[in-house]
Amino acid sequence: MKTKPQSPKKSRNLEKSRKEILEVAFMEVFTKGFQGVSIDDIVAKTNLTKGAFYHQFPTKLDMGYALVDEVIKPMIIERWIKPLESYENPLDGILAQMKTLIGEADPKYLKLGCPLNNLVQEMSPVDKEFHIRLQIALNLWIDEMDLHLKRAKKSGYLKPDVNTKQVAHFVVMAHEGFYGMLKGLDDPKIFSALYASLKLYFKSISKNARSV
Amino acid sequence: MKTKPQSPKKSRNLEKSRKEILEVAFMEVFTKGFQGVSIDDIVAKTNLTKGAFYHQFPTKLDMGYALVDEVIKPMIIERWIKPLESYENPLDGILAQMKTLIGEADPKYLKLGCPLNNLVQEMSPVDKEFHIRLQIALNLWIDEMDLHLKRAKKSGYLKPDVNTKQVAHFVVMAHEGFYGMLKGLDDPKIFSALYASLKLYFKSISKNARSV
DNA sequence: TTGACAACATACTAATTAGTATGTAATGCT
DNA sequence: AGCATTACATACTAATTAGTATGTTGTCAA
Repeated sequence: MKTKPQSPKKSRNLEKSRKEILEVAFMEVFTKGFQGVSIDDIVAKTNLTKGAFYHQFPTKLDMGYALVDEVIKPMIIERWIKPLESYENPLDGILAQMKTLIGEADPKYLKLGCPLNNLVQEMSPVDKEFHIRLQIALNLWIDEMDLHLKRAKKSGYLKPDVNTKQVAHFVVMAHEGFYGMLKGLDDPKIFSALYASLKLYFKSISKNARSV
Repeated sequence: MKTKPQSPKKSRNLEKSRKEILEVAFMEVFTKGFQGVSIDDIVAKTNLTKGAFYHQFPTKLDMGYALVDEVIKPMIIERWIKPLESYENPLDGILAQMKTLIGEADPKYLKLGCPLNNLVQEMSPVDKEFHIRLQIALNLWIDEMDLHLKRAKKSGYLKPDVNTKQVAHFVVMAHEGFYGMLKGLDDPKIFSALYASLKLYFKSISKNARSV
């Protein structure tokens, strides 16, 4: 057996440290907001120190940008886009994913809202670069959603006159809105109410009332 | 002519000072977020000083609570509920108000989002008392919206099997969602897209396709 | 008119914070 | 093996911050 290409145990690993910091930072920002979190808070929950932090990120804002690009964007794809591929009718997939990831989510996490939406609401007006990164993430979500809706249209699940991009905007808006409402109100029953209304909307743009 | 009940000019006025502080604080929090604003920031934009601030509010959080109760709640009623009274079909009123207050709003302000939603997203998980106050404000909005929807149902504008409370939740969710999306994305055209989708939803719960 | 209190103003403090300066040891290349 | 460099650790700083302590003056009732 030859020596493994990547050394298996080393006490210093730039990538691994970056991931560790970002993972902790994600949860801290998720719970307290970007402006409510201190770098000392973050490194304290890490096996690393401030030196490691500033070796990775020039400033706190740069860490925030990395959060968007390296944590949140992949998370959107993984949680909201990829799962749609296995549904013949993407509209079914969208509703099913919302039911799973929002409707059946641990209330403890639901109270924290949506990581992307939280940052959009808090940081978009505060920092321009933040706004740009968040905008890119949002548009990624919308564009990928649009592709699935185009597929739905092609497969005959949507009425032919439906503007898929327009629907994509509404659907992503609904995701954010659902999270926001469930964060503000405490009643888990509210998801069912919102869900039922969204289903009605889907029905009104679907070709066959049979499906959805 | 008798003497006026309230003395016209006095250099010290508890109520007036409170309003002055809250007005400035509202804009500061609206632009920078609650955690992003300092009390020094606020009093600097006022004709008063820190002494006046802490004479009114025991802590920064208490000022935040006052913002919700004394500024934001009345604003919701004034901007989103009261105007509906003059519409025979409340659904028309809801759409018209959204067009006026969101679709035709100054982009400068649109970028700042919705004062209530901003605080919900930022402060709900951070402070329990904040969460309670914001929850009350949200439920006020929903309940008042529900009353108008009940009126719509009674007047025959809604299908008889429509759950008005459920619709009220969806409508308020849409308000917050619209604001959130327009804050995150920069394209003003997006309002039209969201608006068109909401209109479709309204159509699907309306009795006569003629209206709305 | 005059106190007494309310409505502020001013000056200060202790804690927190982002960021820096500098030191040190692990790693990898030759 | 040795050495340069990277990947951190430690200690510090200057600025900001919420909150306090105390002083001052306008207001109003008697």
